[in-house]
Amino acid sequence: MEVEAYLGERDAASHARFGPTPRSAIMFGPPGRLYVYLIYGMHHCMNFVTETHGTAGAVLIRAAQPLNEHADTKSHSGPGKLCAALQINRSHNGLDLTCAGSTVFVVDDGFRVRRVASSPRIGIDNTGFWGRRLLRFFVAASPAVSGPRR
DNA sequence: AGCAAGATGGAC
DNA sequence: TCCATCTTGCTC
Repeated sequence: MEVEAYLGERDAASHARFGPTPRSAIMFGPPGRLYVYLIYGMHHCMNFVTETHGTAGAVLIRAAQPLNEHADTKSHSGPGKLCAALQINRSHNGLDLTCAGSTVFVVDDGFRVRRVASSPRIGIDNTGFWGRRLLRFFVAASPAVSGPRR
């Protein structure tokens, strides 16, 4: 399990940095919704909207451990690969993750995390303040982690 | 209207 | 190290 936090308008690396635009508007809405965008013209990335209505904030889901034992963890590690594996695309943007009727929703499966590690976010210019913040978090013992464990 | 950059991933 | 591929939002 691997995620990254994007802290809204003040975060120079967040899509919310320009304020509410057509693309980022979903991040300024109520929490518990899915924010999906296309990156580099070919990959999708998905985020969970986290802050209260009116304040932007989201968590990028970078990797997840598939419960299906036949599924390959590597194909679920990396934000683009995870969306490809789960067939998430922009048609899922704005989906209510708190509703069991949604095609994608969040539940508590009872798993309890032991140790969480952190690092700078991947793909962010690390010469600046926001590129150095430790806003990437991953379950230390999880095999579903993309990139360096530092 | 034009343009540069981008929260990536896979090939060389 | 390079590049496919196209959307976004800024600048002129």
